[in-house]
Amino acid sequence: MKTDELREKYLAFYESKGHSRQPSDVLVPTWDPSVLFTPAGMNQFKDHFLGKVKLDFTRATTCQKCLRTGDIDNVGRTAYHHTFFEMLGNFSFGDYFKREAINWAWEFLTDKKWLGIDPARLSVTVYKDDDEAAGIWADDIRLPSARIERMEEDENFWPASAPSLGPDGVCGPCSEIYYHPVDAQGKSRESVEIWNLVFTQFNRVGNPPDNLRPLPSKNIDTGMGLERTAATLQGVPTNYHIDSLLPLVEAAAEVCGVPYELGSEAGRRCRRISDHVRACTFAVHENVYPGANKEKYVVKRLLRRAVLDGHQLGLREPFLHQLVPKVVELMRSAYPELTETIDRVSSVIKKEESNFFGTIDDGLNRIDRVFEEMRLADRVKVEGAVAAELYQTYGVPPELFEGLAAEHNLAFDWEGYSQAMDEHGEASGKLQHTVMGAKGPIDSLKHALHSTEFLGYESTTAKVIIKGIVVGKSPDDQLCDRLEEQGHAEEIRVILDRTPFYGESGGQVGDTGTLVGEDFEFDVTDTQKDGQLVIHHGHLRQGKMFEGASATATIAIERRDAIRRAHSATHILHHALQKHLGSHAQQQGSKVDEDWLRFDFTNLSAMTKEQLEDVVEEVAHHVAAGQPIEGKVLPLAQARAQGAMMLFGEKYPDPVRMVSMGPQSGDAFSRELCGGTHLQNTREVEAFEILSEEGVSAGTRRITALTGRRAVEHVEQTKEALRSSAELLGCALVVLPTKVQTLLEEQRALKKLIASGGTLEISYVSGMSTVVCTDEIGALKAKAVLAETAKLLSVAPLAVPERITSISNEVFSLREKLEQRAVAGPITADSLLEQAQTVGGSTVVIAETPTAEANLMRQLIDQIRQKSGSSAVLLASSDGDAKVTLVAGVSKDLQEKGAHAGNWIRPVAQALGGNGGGRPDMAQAGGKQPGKLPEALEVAQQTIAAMLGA
RNA sequence: GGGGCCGUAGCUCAAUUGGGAGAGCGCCGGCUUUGCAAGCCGGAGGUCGCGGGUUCGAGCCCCGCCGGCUCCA
Repeated sequence: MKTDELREKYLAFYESKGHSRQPSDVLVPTWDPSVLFTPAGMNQFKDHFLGKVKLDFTRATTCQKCLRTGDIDNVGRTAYHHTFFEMLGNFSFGDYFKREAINWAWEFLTDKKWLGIDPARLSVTVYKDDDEAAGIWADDIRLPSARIERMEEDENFWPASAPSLGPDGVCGPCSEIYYHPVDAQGKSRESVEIWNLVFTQFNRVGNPPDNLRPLPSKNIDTGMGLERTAATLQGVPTNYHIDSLLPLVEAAAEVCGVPYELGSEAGRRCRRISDHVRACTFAVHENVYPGANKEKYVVKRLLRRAVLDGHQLGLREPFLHQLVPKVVELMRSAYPELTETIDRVSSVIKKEESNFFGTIDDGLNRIDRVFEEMRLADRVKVEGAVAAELYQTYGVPPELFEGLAAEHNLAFDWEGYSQAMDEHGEASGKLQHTVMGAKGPIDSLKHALHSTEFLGYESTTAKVIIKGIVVGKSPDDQLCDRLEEQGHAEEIRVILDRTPFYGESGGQVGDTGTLVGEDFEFDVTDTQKDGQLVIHHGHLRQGKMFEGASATATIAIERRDAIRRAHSATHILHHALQKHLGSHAQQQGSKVDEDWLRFDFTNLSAMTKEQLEDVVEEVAHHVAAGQPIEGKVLPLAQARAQGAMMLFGEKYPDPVRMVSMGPQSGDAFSRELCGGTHLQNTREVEAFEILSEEGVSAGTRRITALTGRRAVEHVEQTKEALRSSAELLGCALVVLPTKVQTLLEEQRALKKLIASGGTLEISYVSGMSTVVCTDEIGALKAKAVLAETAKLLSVAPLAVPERITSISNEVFSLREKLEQRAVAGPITADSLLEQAQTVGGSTVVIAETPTAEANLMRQLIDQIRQKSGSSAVLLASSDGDAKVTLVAGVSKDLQEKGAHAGNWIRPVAQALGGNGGGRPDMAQAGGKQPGKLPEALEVAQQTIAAMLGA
């Protein structure tokens, strides 16, 4: 039986048993913060199981694409491990229980009309205390007791070992169905678990004994591995040989230029490549690009493992991307949407591949260096810690390291490596897992209320009733029926029957405002959402509030208006990006605050200036056009049909709210599914200004922008910064960048002159001025000019004037110094040599060089040494009245006589209240008391005399 | 979210407890050679990512920021 056929039969079978066939949830569920990837079919029904949402159906069946990396090391080695796989499942939410679950599973497996598996090949396990399940297998199914095995809680309980080890929350026994295959010769092979039926019937509370309380509403959650079951039905030795995978494995072998064999090392690599490329294709399809964090990082690691396998097979060029069309071809009947993104997915994978091949090259160099060091140190085993460090810092794959070590007859310390990696994991901190079904006061409210009615689309104030008051910080928070104390340190959380307050979601921040009752006043400082409940955070300001009290809830309207401006502008921006960059420029994340928005989207490279201008113009156009904005609730399918933008990983309710913008309802330029609060007309955005466009991770860019009053203010600030900058330099606004360029060149030239001992002969016209700029330029131009200038100065745009002031000041003082030097006349080696004395037969120069810098003094010493050969020179220069710089140099022959520049200069500097030192031939020092220079020079005289033995 | 590394000439990278900014390749000029490859000699090219601090003195130490790489969760 073909895999596609099996999938369809399963879903059809459970539909015939009254189940609602639901589509696979996305692979990367961004709606669920507790997991990075969908790990099982039940994931999308978590809230259904917990009774937190209203149920449209009580039986469901799905084929769910899943990704797990827990057993990643086994992929390719064993017959049944995958990272990416599909799981068939049927679910009951307080509807049927064990009897139906078991009978239907058996019917589906053995009935000729469905799978028609020989019942003699099947056996089951049940949890040791689950007499109910064992009884059904024995009595209903008439399975011989030899084929019903009772197992411990570590095997047949979900979560594993939950009764004794926890966690608290929903749990239950399970029953697994095994298939016992035989090979061509009729010999039995290892049995394989094909189906797991989970009976969630308990709520675990604390440690044993008596810690399992029956749930009022019992659930069924089953999972049948699609690939495994297909493999048993097709009688192939591994999942990778089923009809929907073997062609991919063979394609991988072909691309790698090796023959595909089941038992070879190359065969294992081809299976691994197949698995990983399938996972990467689905993830990238859902806009999850390889990156440095979370799910992006997992994708990157999967991709790199596959590429490394290719590298070990001798490939040196990107190859993985060539397999994407094959993946799509094999999966398209179940996931036709994959065909739309083949090119994008391929190019993303190819780019990351080339990247990694580069990393491997770097790695090879580093490994060579390590081998060289080991050879010198005469060591024969690569230390695990060294390998781990190289991996952590530069991404040098340990497998590569091991392979090369073997070529050099060196051993590799895998144990030390794993240990070092564990320590690294420890040091990097762990993610705390949220426990499913853990009960808090909010959860019990959720069961009672399910949802808070949201009134905020139409109103900003409403009469409401207080349904719950939660005090304290989790986990020891508690529900109160009244609250009298004011000035609580911890925020109070209040739940209402209905509310105009928007709870933070979809990137839009929560509302603030007040709840005013007959004799109390409560400040709402933030509003959050928990499931369908809106939670008002804040503090009681006055009076007493109690459950059941009525109040008037009023949001801060001005703030809400500013948020609406930013949110509507976000939709327009999204549209503009897609129009000018392409349809790949999809939202990756978004934050909407008061007249401020941050929008992350997919784009491989930085936006060009032209693209930015186009986008700004596009947004401005829609704002100026004053087009109506409309939000309406409609069936999901209808929204989809109208072309509403749907985001991957986002869970949309049905019916759904669609926000459209455009000249008229049938002619919208933007249609997004969005629960946020919006303007009524695009004109109300007032103004839109992009603050920045930057990279946030590979393949993702971030735009930060302002709307309304803040945008206008920003334009003013930009103009003001530009104007004052131009005034500082006395130039017209538009020529500021060139003027700054000149200023920087002058600064550089002056620094060079100072260092080389030159005097002022250049004459740039610049410096401070008091010219008032009167020319006017447009906002866009002003921004561009200021940005260009800011880039030259490497500062933020608004910091440009400050930076110009500081550079101008420096230029001014450099010029002053050079002018002084010009007045004092040049200092030359010859003039210093004229002051030379002979100490113990050697030429010694001790002199003041008033305007010289340390670098110039060194040059002079070199020149003297060149001219006179054997010499000892110490120069001093006082800079103002606070600092003295000293440099000393001793030629080689005098060093042999006992002179040492460092030792010479130190006592001199100490006499000036400073210190110094250096090498035998050249030393530098400084002091803080220029007034003591005469005494210090005397010290210099005595010290060198002593050194030269005179 | 957390750990590590990197940013120095056009490129690849050095620079001992903090003490004079370097090498190789490339570039320009000259010499050698019938010509080419090459060789020899000479030269240009640097805000040591940006800003602040410590110090007599910072490429090096400390803090912040920007950019890039990498691992863990």
